[in-house]
Amino acid sequence: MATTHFDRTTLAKRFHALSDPTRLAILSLLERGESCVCDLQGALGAAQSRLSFHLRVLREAGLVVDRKDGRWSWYQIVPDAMRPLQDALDGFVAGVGVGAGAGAAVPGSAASLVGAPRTAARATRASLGRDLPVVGMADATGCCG
Amino acid sequence: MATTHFDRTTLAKRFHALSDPTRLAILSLLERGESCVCDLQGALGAAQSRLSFHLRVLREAGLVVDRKDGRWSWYQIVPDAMRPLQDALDGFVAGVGVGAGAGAAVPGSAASLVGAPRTAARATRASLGRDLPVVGMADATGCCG
DNA sequence: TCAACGTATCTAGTTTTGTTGATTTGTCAA
DNA sequence: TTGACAAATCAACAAAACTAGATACGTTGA
Repeated sequence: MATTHFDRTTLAKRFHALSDPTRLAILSLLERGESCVCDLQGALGAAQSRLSFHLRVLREAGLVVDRKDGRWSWYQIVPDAMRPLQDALDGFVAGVGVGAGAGAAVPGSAASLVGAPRTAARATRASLGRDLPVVGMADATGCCG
Repeated sequence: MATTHFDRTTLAKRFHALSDPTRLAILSLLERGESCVCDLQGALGAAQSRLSFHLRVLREAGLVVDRKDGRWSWYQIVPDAMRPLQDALDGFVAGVGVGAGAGAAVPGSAASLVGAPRTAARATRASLGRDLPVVGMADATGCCG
């Protein structure tokens, strides 16, 4: 629990690493297991320096690790690095419809506006977000209370 | 199943919407339920136009919806929009250690390099990624095979 | 030792993002 | 009406991200 706390900057950095189609493609390939750069290059048809750039972004975000073997570099996904992201998403999903509402002034019909809260909510609840500095909101003394 | 397929561009766009601390803070606030812009503004202490900008990014990514009520705008998370992201992450996590390996040339010891594949892998397997155009890789005829 | 190879890094140019302050639009209440 | 307010949009700028080409570096095999 304690170590699962991630500041938003770290979280944002990891999400950013996922915010590019090329990097998603890389991860998609790595899903199947470790892969060397040259294979990724062949599969993606991307320029070498470009691929190297994206691998660095993923690496610096902690989403993948590399291992040198002779003249090759092998990359692999770090599952644990994905978990805080999953937790954050779980929180965003699970929280909807549960809270007391912002101002409780007008809401009401809003609940049915978007896809009704699925009962199939994830088992894993968020460990993040809930304990982040979410100031105010509680007493609904905002502008439109 | 069929509708769960998301091209990488859409997926990347949504992840990008999550790649900013301010936007994560917004979503964290919206976790508790619908909220009006002014309340978010008060809670985050962000300039109005800045908040509006970030809300637009979230809105255009489909992660939130807005609802006008008089002179106020109320924002709410769209849970369904998070699901493809969760699925993608699930795939990245679940896939590790399962695949046959890229080239099967050197791997082997690599499996223990990073956090060993948790048995507590998510129930929900990815519906994305697996069916994306992941070319090559299968026959391991790469540079370093 | 040397050439070829796989990768990382550097450079420069372009594009995208994020911030700020000003303006605009629509709504409400006096 | 008119003025105050909530929020979106615009314009201008700075910072960050992405790409491509060139180059540097370590490894390998001849």
